[in-house]
Amino acid sequence: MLDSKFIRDNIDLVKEKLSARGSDVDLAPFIAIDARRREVLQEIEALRAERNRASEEIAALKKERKEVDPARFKEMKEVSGKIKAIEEGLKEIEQETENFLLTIPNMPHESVPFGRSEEDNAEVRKWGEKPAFSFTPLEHFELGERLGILDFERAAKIAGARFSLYKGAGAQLERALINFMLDLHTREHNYTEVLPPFMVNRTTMTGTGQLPKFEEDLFKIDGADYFLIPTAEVPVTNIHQKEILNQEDLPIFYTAYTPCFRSEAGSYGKDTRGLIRQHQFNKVELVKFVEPEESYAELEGLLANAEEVLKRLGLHYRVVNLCTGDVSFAAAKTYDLEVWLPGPGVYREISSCSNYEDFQARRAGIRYRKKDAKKAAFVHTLNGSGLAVGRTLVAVLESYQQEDGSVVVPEALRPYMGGLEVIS
RNA sequence: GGAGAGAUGGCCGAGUCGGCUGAAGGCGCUCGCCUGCUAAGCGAGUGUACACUCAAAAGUGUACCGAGGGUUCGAAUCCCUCUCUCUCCGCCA
Repeated sequence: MLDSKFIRDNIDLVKEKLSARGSDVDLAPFIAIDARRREVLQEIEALRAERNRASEEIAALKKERKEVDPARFKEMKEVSGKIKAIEEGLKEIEQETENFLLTIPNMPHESVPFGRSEEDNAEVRKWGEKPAFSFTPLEHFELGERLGILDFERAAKIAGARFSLYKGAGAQLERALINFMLDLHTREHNYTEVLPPFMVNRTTMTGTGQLPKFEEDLFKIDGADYFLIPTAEVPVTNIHQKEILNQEDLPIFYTAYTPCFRSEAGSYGKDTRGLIRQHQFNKVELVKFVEPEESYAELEGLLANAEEVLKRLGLHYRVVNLCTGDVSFAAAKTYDLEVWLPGPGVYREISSCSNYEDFQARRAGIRYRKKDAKKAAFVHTLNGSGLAVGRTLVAVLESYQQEDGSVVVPEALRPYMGGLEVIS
C-alpha cells in the first residue's frame, strides 16, 4: 500500500512510476475523495470537541449537585445526531479510499529496468555451464515415470490435473531437497526456521497483498474465512503483523518450508505436463524484516542465499532483473533466478527474490522503533524462494540424467539420501 | 461439540452508583542528580494513528481500554453480536 500523504504530495511521480509498470490508474478521483475525507474529518472533530466540552460542563455541574438546563441536553442530543450522521458518511469515504489504496500496486525502484513484458527483463549474470549430453536429454516427467518415482496418472485419479504423486526415491529426493535447503539457510545463512499455518485468514492475505485483488488465484476453504497459502511469504511476513519491533531486533531472517497452493485460473494449457505448474507444490521460503536503509543490500544478500542452493547442487542458472512491466503487484524490485532445464532447453524461474520496501509493512502494520526517533517507522520486508522444491527436483533430474535413464544424485544431497549415489 | 471464566498501556494490575481516566498504583525503560564502583535513593520523562496550525521545532484537536454495533447529553464502565485466551467435560492424530 502506498502512503496516501505521499500520493497527495507526489501525484506526478506516482503516476509516472505506475505507468512505467503498465498500470494507468487515474489518481484524480483519489485526490478528490482524499480532500473530501479531510474536510469531513475536520467537521466531525469540531463537533466532537463541542460534545466533549459539554460533557465536562455537565459533569462539573452534577458534581456540585447543581441543576442542568434541560435545553442543554436537547441541544447536545442534536449535536450527537449530527455527529452520527456525518460519521456514516465518513466511514463510507474512508472505506472508499482504503479500497482504492489496496488495489494500487507498488512503485518500482529506480534500479528496475523499464520494460513492457518479460522480454524486457535484464540478465544480470550467469553461473556455471549448460551440461553437455552425448544423447538427447529427456524431460523430467519422462525420466520420473520411467524410474517409477513420479506418477502423474494416479495423482490425477486421486485429486485431478496439476497434482503430483512422488514415489520411492522421488519422494525421498523431494524431502532431501527440503532438508538440504533448510539446513543451509539456518546453519550458514542465519535464518530462523519457522513452520507456520498452511491456512490463513483474510487479514493476513491482505497484509502481503494477495487480497483483495487476486482472490481468484487462491484456494478458499468453503464455509470458513480461511485460504490455503500460495506461498510461505504470507504467513511468515504476517508473523509481525500489527507489531512495533525494536531497532535492535532487526534484521529478522526467517526460513520456512511449506506446501504452496495455487488455483491460478487461466493457466490451463500452459506447462500441462509434469511438475512445473501445480496446484500444490513445495517451497522453502526466505523472509527478511529490515531497516529501510539496508533493504537493497539485504536483497542482494537474500538473492545470494538462494543462489547458493543452486551452486551447491551444481545447477546452471542465470539471474534476471525484472523490468517495470514484469515486477509483481507488491514488489518494488525483483530478481528472478532461472535454472537451466536441459529437457525442454529453457531457463525456468525457480526463485523470485523481492524487496517490497514498506508496501507490505504498511498494509500489515509492521513497524519498528528507532533508538531516538519519536515516531515508529515501517520496516522493509523482503522474501524469496530458497528454492521452489519441485522445480529444483526437475532441474536435478534433467541435469544429472544419464543415457540409460538413471539419475546421479548431486553430492550435496547424498547425506540426505542415505548415501544413495544413483537413482535407477 | 457442551459448561464456565476472562480480554485495560512494554509488563503486572486498579477502575467505585456510567461523568475532567490515555487511563490510579507498581515494575520496567530513558535522561538527570547523588555516589570510590555497583546497588539503593531522589527528580523528570516514557503509547499509537489521523487532522489542523507550521519552514521546522512544537502546539491544538479527535480517536483508540480485544473487534463491531446499541443505549445515553456523556461509555473502559450498561446491553447485543463476533473474535481470541484460560479451566473442566466429550471427541480425537
